[in-house]
Amino acid sequence: MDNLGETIRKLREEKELPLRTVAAFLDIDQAILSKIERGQRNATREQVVKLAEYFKIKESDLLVSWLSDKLVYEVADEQVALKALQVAEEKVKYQKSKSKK
Amino acid sequence: MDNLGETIRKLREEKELPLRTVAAFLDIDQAILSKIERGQRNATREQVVKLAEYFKIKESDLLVSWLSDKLVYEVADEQVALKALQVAEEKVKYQKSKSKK
DNA sequence: AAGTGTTTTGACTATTCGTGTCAAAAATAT
DNA sequence: ATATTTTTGACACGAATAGTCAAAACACTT
Repeated sequence: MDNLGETIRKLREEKELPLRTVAAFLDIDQAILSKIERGQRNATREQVVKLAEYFKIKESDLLVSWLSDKLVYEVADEQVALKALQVAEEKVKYQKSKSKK
Repeated sequence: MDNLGETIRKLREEKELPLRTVAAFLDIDQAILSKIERGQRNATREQVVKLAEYFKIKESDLLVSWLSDKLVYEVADEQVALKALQVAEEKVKYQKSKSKK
């Protein structure tokens, strides 16, 4: 179940790059990147896009990891988490079908 | 596809209550309630709980409406919205199965 | 049309939260 | 032991959120 942090940590370690290097590319302090990799901080959308570019992986895949992480975070501690996600899905599907018209 | 705003507006109008009355119970200005009912503002969790109590409906049902609204809002404009919701679902299911142990 | 009650709007304020820096401590590798 | 890298936590700042207030718009009745 790949969350963003684990994914980019693996990629970075495979290439044996220090946090410093990747953080520089993202133009943030390495401390933040460290926290992102360990799930203590959320990345911004921009950072995700840059990370996909940096590691040359599919942007939409990384965006899915990132967005789903945020969603999980949002429903955390809620009894009705699962139900809410399912209802949200239906709402999105409904909106789509409407906008298509 | 009931979102929170529509739901509580219906309930309030059925009982022919002015915004003022319900807002007083929630301890907020009626302006906010007006905006919540029309989806211009998000309710807080506390307000949702109080609304369920006030209208004597199942708290968890209203929480689902509210939470799913927030989720939809969060994925709005994202190409991968649906996919992210599905992945989030799996992540939540996985967490559950893990915590049960 | 005037008058009353209700709802909506928008400008403004306060508080909370997100995003970041920095420097020191802890861990890892040489 | 020293270098390098990573983690931690205190802090700053800007943006987003949650709210008030008063006026405008709307809907009824009479």
